Amino acid sequence: MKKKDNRSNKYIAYLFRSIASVYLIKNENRFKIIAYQNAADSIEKMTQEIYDIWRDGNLEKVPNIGHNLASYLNEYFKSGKSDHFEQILKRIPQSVFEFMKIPGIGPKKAYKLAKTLNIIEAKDCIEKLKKSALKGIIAKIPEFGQKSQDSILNSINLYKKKSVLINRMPMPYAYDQAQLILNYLKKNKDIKRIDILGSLRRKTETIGDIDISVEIDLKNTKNIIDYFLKYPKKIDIDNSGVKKASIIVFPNIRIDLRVQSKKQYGSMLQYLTGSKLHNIKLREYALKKGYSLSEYSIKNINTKKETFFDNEKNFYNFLNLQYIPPEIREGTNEIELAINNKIPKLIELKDIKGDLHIHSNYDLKPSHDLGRNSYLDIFKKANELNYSYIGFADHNPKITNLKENEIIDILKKRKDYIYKIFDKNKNNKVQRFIGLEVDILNNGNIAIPEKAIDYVDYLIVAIHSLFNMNKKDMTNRILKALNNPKVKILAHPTGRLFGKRDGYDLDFEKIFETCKKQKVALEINSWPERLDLSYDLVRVGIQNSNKFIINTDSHATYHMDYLKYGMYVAKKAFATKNDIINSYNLNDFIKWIRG
DNA sequence: GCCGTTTTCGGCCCGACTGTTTTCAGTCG
Repeated sequence: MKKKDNRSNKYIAYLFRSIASVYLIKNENRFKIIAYQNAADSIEKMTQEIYDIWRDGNLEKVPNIGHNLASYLNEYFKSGKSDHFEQILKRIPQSVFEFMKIPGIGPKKAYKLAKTLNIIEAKDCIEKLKKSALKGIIAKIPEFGQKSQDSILNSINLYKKKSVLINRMPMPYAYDQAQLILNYLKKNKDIKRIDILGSLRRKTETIGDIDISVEIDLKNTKNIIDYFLKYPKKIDIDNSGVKKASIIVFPNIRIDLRVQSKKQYGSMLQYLTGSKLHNIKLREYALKKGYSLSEYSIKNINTKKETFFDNEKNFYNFLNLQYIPPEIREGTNEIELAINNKIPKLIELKDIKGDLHIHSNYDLKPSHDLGRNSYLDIFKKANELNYSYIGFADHNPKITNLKENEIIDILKKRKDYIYKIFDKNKNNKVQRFIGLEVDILNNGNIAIPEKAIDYVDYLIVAIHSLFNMNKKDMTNRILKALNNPKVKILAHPTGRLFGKRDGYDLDFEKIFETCKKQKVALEINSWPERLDLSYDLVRVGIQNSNKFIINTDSHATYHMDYLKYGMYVAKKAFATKNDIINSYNLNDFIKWIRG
């Protein structure tokens, strides 16, 4: 178990960052330090396990991993350790790496504290540091002072609280939090415009902190910052200056605010939206064209002439780039596409014409939970959402409690019932389909008798048990289930739940191939804690010509509004209408579901 | 230590805030 952890992307990234820190402390060449940090960034962002890539002999194809790092990693994966890495890490006390986990303490301060206070071992080092602070020893260390000591104490307390909470929140949760501060800021009449920026604007699946910018007259800066710092939910102020401020709100969410005038607001939007990697690549691209970018302007390096932008579109166009939507600014290949005017028209919420994964309260003695609303309630909601079609996808009847003929009977009665209640709504513009979400059993069979399938229009299959199978067995289990011709959708393909359960490992090359062959759509599940499949895998699927469907997995009608979250995932994956089955008009949709 | 539309050598994104040694290093995004 431990061995496997030491091969994970997360651990390797941590290892590289630790080495970068040692080099920083030892005043090594700063570009060497950056190289290790860049390698860590790359590994952290990858979908595939770096260990698997090594096994396939492709290490040097990973961005920011060159000949040297590849050879060290080769030794590390082969023998379980690397002399090179160990020699470097041995050069400083282990406590340093623990101290650096405390906000505001970086490599140099951590090293200075460890050395001066003679705290060497990792064990209990934070407690020892706290004791030194309480005794007032830290304030007497050169380059530290009373304020540093207070700040360290404060940070230790925050760090301890945070360590028992989830570090990143699901994007929909951050979205709600952001609405609260937005409502507060809107009450200030001197704020002319408010934008949510950063990862929340890019709609990444989990969010670390919330970034906000406001457009104001700069003469009001101090008042606005003060107003922000008085936000009632604030539990701490992280920093505040003349251009930005950061507060911590309950329960430990950091909110950053930037202020800017209209004249430079476009540059600010672009800068604060990120991602960091997108901005670095954009700035490198601009440098080659003779421009230096900042959050204030674009500066001509030769003439020193500055150009200002009040909107982002002009900012990108000035650099001869197509406008790049925030959702895809992740530093993959969006800049290359924008140079060649090749950024596709991405999917929008208004393109969505139906939702095919909705649970009702119709009691078919299901294997898992019922929904809370009736078919008619769901139907009414679909009308409100202007959908053209909709699918009822209750869980299959529980096979351990029921005989085969009982299950067939239940599904027949359900079909009759749905036909009966919708007869009087014949002229309605929403077309309904009868679906069923069926468990994939441990052996890959699906949890419904063959004869019962006649009573549904389509099947959704999903894993709901034995999540800890190994990659090969789990892949085969799912592949087997996909072979039934009535199976049209593979729901929440990895089974992940943010903060609760990592997804199971699958061989997606095989899953994608079989889904394509069987014309099965992979689901993008919009449930806030799932957002499954993840956008990077959806993108791989799209490049492989797979089709996807954005569903809500609703268990109550108000859940049907969550579809936007799945749509964001699709958008981040560069999805167009062509890639998303439930953007098809009714006729094309029927062709697919019957095909 | 990485990387390549000017380059296999010579570059490597840009700026805010804090505390302290009051001019700048350290940290962060």
